[in-house]
Amino acid sequence: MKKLKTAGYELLMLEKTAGLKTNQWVYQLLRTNLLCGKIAPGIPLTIRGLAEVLNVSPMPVREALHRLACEGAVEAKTNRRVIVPLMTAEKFSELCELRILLETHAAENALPYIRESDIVNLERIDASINEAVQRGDVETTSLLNQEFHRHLYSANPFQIVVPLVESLWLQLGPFSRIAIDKLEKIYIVDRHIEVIEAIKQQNGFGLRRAIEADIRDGIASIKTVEGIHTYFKGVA
Amino acid sequence: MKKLKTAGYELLMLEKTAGLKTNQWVYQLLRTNLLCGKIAPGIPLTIRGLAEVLNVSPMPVREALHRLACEGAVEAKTNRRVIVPLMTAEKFSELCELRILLETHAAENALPYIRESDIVNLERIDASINEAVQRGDVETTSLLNQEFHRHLYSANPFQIVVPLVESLWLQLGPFSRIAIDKLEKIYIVDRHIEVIEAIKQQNGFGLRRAIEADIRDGIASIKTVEGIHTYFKGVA
DNA sequence: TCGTGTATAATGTGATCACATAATATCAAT
DNA sequence: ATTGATATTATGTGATCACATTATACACGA
Repeated sequence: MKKLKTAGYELLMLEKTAGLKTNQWVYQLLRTNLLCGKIAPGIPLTIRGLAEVLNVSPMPVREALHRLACEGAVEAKTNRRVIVPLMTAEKFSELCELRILLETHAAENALPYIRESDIVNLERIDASINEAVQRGDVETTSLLNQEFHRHLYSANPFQIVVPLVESLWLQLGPFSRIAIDKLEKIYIVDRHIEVIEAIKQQNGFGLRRAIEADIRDGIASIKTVEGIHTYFKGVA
Repeated sequence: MKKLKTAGYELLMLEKTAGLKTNQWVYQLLRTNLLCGKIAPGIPLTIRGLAEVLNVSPMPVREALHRLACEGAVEAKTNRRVIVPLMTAEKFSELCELRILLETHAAENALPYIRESDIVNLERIDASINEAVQRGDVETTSLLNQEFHRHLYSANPFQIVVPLVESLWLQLGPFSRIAIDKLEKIYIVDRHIEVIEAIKQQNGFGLRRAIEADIRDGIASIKTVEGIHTYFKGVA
């Protein structure tokens, strides 16, 4: 019989490297697919369905799904459905505001802790981003862009904000991907260069401005995407 | 046999009301105990140990513990230990800054959506806080105080920030409890009255100020607690 | 043709077990 | 007595099963 009604997922697979627990593998796989919009909002995710597709037992899927729900990446409805939340214009706007609020704060508070080696790393990540952009590798671009920000904020050893920001990224998920998809290469590069420049000058205010500009670029580019409204709630 | 080495917990129990899933019950119980400092930082939490104390199977404990780890309330070490994170002065400071940043934002963005009925509810919660304070019921005071803030911020139907703020509350956990323990009654009441007053006047800036003052009162009162430094990391 | 009630299938939760690994206790050698 | 190796215990993870609950399919009647 095996109807697999819930297993219509087209997931991009990640290889399960040794030493990686199954639940972490499932988590990262689902997370990646959510971030790049492979799993469309509204379609139900089921434990057993995913388990079958991934060839694992339901247990690790259960844990991964719970964690994603905890982070706001998926929404556990009162009935027995777990879905990717639908976006609304207001939620989108609020998420962007919060990104700016938290990330400018995080960047400024990280500034005093940034070492030479961090700057080298940031420049290295930025270079990788350029390569990925030129390859047209949207997925890698998205992940590296996040790594750039995460590395910057994590320089502060007493940092609390990264998990909060990651939750925002996850909720913006598919939309960030659209942004990068449409983004002119120059924008990303410029902003990251501005960021690094401000760091080198120990210019806190400039750093805030550069981070905010980087985020706003993404927002702006999303808004220029034709037909973007079809991705929002309440549109057929 | 039954050595129960890990089961030295002194937990305050919550009754398991009907219709409440076991994992939710365990989660709320652990969460409450963390918030009121019943579980001291550093002591290991084990799935089986807690399961035995609570007379449930390890499964719901596993889920509750994972969720708490996801929220930053407990820390899963690389070895096989889950502990309540130790606090540092820097982390404490950062948590307070983030509370002010997020909660003033949340309050201001909730303001346009607050109805008459919300104000009535806030006043009712505040009255309950007063009662709890006069009873000397620290636990209820703490929970109601959070409910006050949560109710305020949740008035905004497009609100994203409440889960983030709750994570901060959880991480501050035991320390907030100390604060309320030492707090003069007048402070809480005054600040909440100021909050409600600003709402009635639709005064966004005043609301921000009142929220910030409320949070800072808590911080200040914590700092006045004698021997507070013994609660921080690296002190015998 | 369209609702309505029933039967079937699907799903999440919780329990139990097996297994690999890490922590702890035990004991021998110096 | 202290240290190091070994054995025992404890623990988290993953798999499988049972059960209650909910969604879905299907047949019947208007």
